[in-house]
Amino acid sequence: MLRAPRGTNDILPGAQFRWQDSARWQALEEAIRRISLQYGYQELRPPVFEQTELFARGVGESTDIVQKEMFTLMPRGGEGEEGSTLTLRPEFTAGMVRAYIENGLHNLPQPVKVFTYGPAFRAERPQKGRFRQFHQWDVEVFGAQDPAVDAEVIEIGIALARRLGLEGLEVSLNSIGCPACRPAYRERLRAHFRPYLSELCPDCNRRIDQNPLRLLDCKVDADHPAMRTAPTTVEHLCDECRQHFAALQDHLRALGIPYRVDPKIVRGLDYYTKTVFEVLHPQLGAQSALWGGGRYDGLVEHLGGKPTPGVGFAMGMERMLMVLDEMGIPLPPPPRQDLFFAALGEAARRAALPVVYALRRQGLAVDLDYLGRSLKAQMKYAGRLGARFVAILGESELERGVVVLRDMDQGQQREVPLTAEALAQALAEAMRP
RNA sequence: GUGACCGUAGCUCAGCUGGUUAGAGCGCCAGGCUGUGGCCCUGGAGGUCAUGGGUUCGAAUCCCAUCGGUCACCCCA
Repeated sequence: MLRAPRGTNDILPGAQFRWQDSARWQALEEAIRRISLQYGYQELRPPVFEQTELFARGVGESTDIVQKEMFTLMPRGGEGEEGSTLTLRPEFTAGMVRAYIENGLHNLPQPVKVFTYGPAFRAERPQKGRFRQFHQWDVEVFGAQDPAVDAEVIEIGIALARRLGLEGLEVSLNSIGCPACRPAYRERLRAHFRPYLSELCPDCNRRIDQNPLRLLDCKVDADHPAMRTAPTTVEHLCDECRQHFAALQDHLRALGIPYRVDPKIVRGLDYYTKTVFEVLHPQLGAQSALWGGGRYDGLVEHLGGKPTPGVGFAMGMERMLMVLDEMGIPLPPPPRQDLFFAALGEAARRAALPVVYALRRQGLAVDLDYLGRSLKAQMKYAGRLGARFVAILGESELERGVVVLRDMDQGQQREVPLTAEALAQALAEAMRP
């Protein structure tokens, strides 16, 4: 049997599918759109694939994502054609930045606040909360260095979670400095760890040259004595970065968002400067980060744009839906069917069809039976659909030009003339509180 | 890429130390109620017991391999 590719998921109709229920996805997407627009963010949809080079340069050559997790497409099925391959996006920021530069969005009113959501792809081994195709809500702000903006992008995620009814989030925060202070810090880290290299894991030995900050979040050597005595980023920030970090914390306190400073979070993407953060929920298992992000003041320039500060985050939609499901938190249900038209027999159905379509053209959610089933079966089906009313049209009603209109919630029914106008009016009356 | 555990109806699972035609609940379809949903009762459809090989008189059950899944490591949303 043909199966969905490893690490992908079907989004299906039906509450029994838990976090894969398409109604729950629609509710989350709706919440995302609403809160984004409410906070002044506009939608920017970049393509799902980009030139490979964008991710190599934007995410960072030394990252795991670029080195071993990208789905790179073979152009026209052929090998070769070096240098111009396409890659399914492994994250959103690089494409958002590319679109900002390419379309001259620095000419828009500043700062430029954009959001998007959709699938991203990483060739990882799947496990709970981690997939090869996964979905993110992405938020980015270009052109503002004010730490109040860092606070805003942290707050908007919290606000969404709160609006959905999710409690128990843990915000971790750190500052990893900027080109002014990080080089000196990096050297200090190298000097600190170099005497212990023989005792550290192979990855750390590699990282000390390429990206010494990553030594700090190494799980293998977490208990090594050198880790506890390691210099922290926040102790070595330049004045500007220190002030920025302090101001951000002031804002978070003012917003009533509890957080803790965690010197160990450095993030796996190369482009971050100053602020980095993650938001965790303990219910989730090993992949406990619901979302994460930070500031990337050098990235726009690095990708060929004018020097432009930026800050943003990406939230894992599967992870959000899984936590909501495990916490038993309901989401707004989709609108129910207004009317199910139960026509008995061929003549009745011929008479019913024009009425059904007329009601649909008026915008009512109306459905009918196509399997020629008994009234009982049609009633049962209408009940499963959650239809608010059922219109019953049998021989005797057809002769008299009426339908029996049954209120499925109240269990009451009455006769109504067999016209779209009469039915629409009867439904409007009955649904008025 | 590494490790552990697991593959029996659409779903959740039972099937004892190998022993006739492989079961249940839910779901689906139909009937009980020849025109009225939810509750109840009855019946039906639906399975190459993941696949291939081996051991055996006999394998869903034991062994091996392959494929797939889950969880964890690494890393991340």
